Amino acid sequence: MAKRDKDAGQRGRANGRRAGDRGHYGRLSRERVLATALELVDREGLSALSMRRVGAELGVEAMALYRYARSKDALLDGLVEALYLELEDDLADTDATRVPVADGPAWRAELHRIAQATYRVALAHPHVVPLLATRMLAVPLARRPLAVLKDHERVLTLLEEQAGLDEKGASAAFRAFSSWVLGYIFVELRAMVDNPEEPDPAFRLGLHRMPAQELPRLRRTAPSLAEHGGVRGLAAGLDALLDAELGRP
Amino acid sequence: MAKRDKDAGQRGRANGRRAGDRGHYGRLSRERVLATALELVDREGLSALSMRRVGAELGVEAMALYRYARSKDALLDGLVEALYLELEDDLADTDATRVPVADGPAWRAELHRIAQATYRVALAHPHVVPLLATRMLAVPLARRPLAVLKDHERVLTLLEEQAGLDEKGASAAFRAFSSWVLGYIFVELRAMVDNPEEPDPAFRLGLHRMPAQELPRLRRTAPSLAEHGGVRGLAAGLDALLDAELGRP
DNA sequence: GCAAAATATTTACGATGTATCCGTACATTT
DNA sequence: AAATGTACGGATACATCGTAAATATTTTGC
Repeated sequence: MAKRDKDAGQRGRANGRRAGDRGHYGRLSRERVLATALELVDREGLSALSMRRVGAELGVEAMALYRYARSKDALLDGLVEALYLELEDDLADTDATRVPVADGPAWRAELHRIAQATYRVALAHPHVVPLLATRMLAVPLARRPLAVLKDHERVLTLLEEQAGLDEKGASAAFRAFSSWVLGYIFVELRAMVDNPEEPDPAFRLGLHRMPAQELPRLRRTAPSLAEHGGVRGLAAGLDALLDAELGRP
Repeated sequence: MAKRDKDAGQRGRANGRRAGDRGHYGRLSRERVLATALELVDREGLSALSMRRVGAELGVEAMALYRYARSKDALLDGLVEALYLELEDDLADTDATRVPVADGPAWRAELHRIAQATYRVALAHPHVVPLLATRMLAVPLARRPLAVLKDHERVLTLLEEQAGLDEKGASAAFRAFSSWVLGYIFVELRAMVDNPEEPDPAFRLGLHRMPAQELPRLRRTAPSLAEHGGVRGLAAGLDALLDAELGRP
């Protein structure tokens, strides 16, 4: 893709912008469009994302975006891509906080590092996370953004090359890894608080709305349920799954 | 559309239906609306779901639906509810195929039964599954459909009452259980096939679209990755997680 | 049979995704 | 420097969407 602009050579010189008068910010670009869309979604949620809105944010008509995303769905895929690009950065950053990693082989630690980076990036953009479900169901593997595929490749390589699994085993482990990380993130992001103002925990959770007769346990346990498992919980489950998938460390 | 007959006479006693000519089926009801919406989504996907469309399907104007769902979002929540109601039925059905359950305490088998029933119901309505992510992020616990909460209650009760966990422990186990089941279903539903017509597996997956240089492993492993883990995989991971969360059986 | 309540229709509005056509400013060639 | 091709963004238009408000119709209770 992106194969037509032959020159691309410098196009306005350096920055002497002055086109139409629309752009205090110079020309559009896929990066600029995606960054703006991501910002908007982070700020106001997925439902605020419309072509016109993103256009406005960029000082441009909605139709101008179609040069950089062939449809709104493509824009959504772009958001997913942006997320995975951020993940790549995060992983390249060697300083990235690496939290509680049980000892064991290097590939295991690396899987934890990936899982935790994914967790961090996802929590940083909660409104984008639903797209991880939606778009992955809509877009077949081979058509997913490159950044997504590179992430898959990275995990697969660890499993096949370093953990020494064969194709079958690596596939199973890969599925388990993805399922756990994704599911964990979703559950962590589920809305729990009903009324953030309220100081009393029970009211904050809106427990008074739940029929006490039928849901005694849930009512009692809800406050504890509302807490986050954090990276600890993520790591614990991952270890459990890896142990089962490949034998203990 | 269809607005000609003014007569509309009385619309039938008992069942001698004959109203307007809209309703071969009598009055609207929440159940009818949800069932129709679910059918439509199963048949044509989430994007085909619009108030007007559901209305048309029922021989009714779009606005008529608003008596049974206060907004489109509420309708979506209704679909989630419908899914969980089906799950309840499935679980009540003692004949429901209970597949490979490791031996161990009864509550463990029961958790497997719930997981597998959830899996079955979800795979039966793949287009609805994204809503499990979307709506759960949008609707706080206390406002979720009763059927959803009853499912939570059921799992929690098993963990606290039968497995003997305290609140903290049960919460952690509950989160692990939900994460795994949900994540597993999502990964299982991810689109893999690019071109269903194609007989050759590699082409069917559209592997020729993926850059070979950067993704050698993924290309090689994709066919195996495209296979389903099925209930076996679901059960295996669940056992691993439960072992870790409560000690081996 | 009739008033009251429940249910469905009409009409209307603003927002959305996107197809199509048009202008314009720059890059390259002459 | 003038001409020209082309990438880029704007303008306009349309079908569809969710839904508020007012209206019409049917059902129900007495």
